[in-house]
Amino acid sequence: MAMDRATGIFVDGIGTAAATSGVLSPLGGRIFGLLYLHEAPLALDEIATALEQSKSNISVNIRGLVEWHLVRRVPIAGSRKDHYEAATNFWRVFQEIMERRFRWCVRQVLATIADAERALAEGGRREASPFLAGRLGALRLFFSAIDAGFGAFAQGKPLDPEVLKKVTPLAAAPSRQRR
Amino acid sequence: MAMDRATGIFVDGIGTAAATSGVLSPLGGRIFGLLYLHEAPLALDEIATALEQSKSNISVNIRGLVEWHLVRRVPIAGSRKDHYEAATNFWRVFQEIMERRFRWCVRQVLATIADAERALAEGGRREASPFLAGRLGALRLFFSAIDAGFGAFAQGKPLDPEVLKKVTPLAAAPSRQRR
DNA sequence: CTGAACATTCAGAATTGTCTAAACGCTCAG
DNA sequence: CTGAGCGTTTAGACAATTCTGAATGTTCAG
Repeated sequence: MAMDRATGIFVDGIGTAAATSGVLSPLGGRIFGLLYLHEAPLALDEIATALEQSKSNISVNIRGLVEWHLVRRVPIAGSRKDHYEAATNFWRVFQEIMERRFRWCVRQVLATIADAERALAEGGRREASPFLAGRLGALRLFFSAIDAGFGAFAQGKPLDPEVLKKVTPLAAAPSRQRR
Repeated sequence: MAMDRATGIFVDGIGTAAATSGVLSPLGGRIFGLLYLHEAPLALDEIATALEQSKSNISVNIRGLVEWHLVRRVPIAGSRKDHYEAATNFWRVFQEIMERRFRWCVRQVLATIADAERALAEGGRREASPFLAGRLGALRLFFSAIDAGFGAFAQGKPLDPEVLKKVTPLAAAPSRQRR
């Protein structure tokens, strides 16, 4: 199973791109690259030999690809092996990534802000520290806007940056002594 | 330098969120969290003791924050120490991240596609493998649209998902035998 | 010029992630 | 029931990150 030259370049390029994507492991990227440029679905061991990796490693890494809907398992008549093919409906994959990676991260921040605000209120220090309350509130506003905006975008609605600009607090006036 | 409870929760929460953000290290996130909830700029060693980390580690990690424009170095009159404060203009930070992290990754994919297409053409196999050429072309279309769309968005123009849907190839008709 | 007060760099320790091969368990043909 | 053909799990080797304390470089007061 030797790849042709163009495929080789593509596979490695996508692999390195994947490394910095925050979504896939480098190997995950290479697997996708290989499948995407292969017309017929490939079996685990074919992928393993093509990428010069152990079968178990492919098995583990391909699971991530399937979860992100970047790769589908397809049954092949007459074979007991699992075969895989790359997804081509990029918009759907993109939605998935927006939703599960990007937005999930935003929600994590929102949850943290809520926790902190609760701690502030419970200590009865909400009024005692208007600065903290203000900062937390400002961040909450911005991240709520992101969450709502990207949620709408994933559902097909246009996204206007004005919304985000509006909830960005103005830079504080320089109030301290500077050199 | 003991943090109050709300700050502690916030710092750790942002730290864990940062870990999955793909932009900051967990420590980077904690540093930002601390600075964001502190009215006065903080010196390196103050940050180090507050977060229970070595000064050198703070020094290294804070550089990333400054590069992302998440944190500013501010001179304090009468002190030779470097002091830092958190940025509050979130929209600007967001732009920066879109541009330098997200879009950079997209361009890397585009560069890879171009390389692969060149290899295909050089080998004179462009016509010999219409499948490869087609796949590369489809991916290029989609990623070009993302690149253009997010570029425009960062400049303040609305982003319509229809553009992305349009360049998504239809799923291939099931042409192979399945179980 | 000298020393004190800084930030940064560096080498190695500790932690974490990635990969392999062997063991395991499942399914199905015979 | 048995064994061959699979995918998955697991333990450990190896590699990469992250962290620390010591060493280094730089700036400034005296």
